[in-house]
Amino acid sequence: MIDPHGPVPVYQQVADILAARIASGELAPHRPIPSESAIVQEFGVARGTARRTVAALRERGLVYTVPQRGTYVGQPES
Amino acid sequence: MIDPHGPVPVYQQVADILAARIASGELAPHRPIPSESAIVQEFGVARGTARRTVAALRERGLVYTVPQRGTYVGQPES
DNA sequence: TGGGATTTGTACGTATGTATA
DNA sequence: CTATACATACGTACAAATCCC
Repeated sequence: MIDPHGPVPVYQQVADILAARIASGELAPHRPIPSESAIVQEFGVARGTARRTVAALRERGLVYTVPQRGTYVGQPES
Repeated sequence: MIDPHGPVPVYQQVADILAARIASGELAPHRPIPSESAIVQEFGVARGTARRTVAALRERGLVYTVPQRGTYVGQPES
């Protein structure tokens, strides 16, 4: 699932997987993506890596984060 | 110098200090800012915090980073 | 009113990899 | 070959805000 020793950073690999779920509609607009803790558990990565993953998705404009609430698919709009 | 318990995050405090040095000309365009290790030593912060400091300056458009080389004042242009 | 669980934010420490000088 | 410097990744801890009972 995740290749820790490949050329692609782990956080990018996880971001790609979540991005695919967003693209497929599995994760719908204004619905929360997995929490950092959930990402840690599902992919077996450290929390710092999970945070970088979410940051990467944010930089791609795929999600937005509400402090102390969660991160959601789409734009802050609404 | 740095207040670890204040409301302003340490990485922002350090970024503010370096931003002031840039504004004053102490750190001139296309000259390197202190390395992560130097920031760690000068301000007594952790490596991760030093990285966040540089990231903050980059987000402000004050510096640009050349991988494996260093971070410099101004824009990548040159 | 209170308390617990959840979630993100910050911070520290450490280790390894890769590229450059 | 060595030193420097950034990139990634792990682990840990506590704080702050929110949510729900």
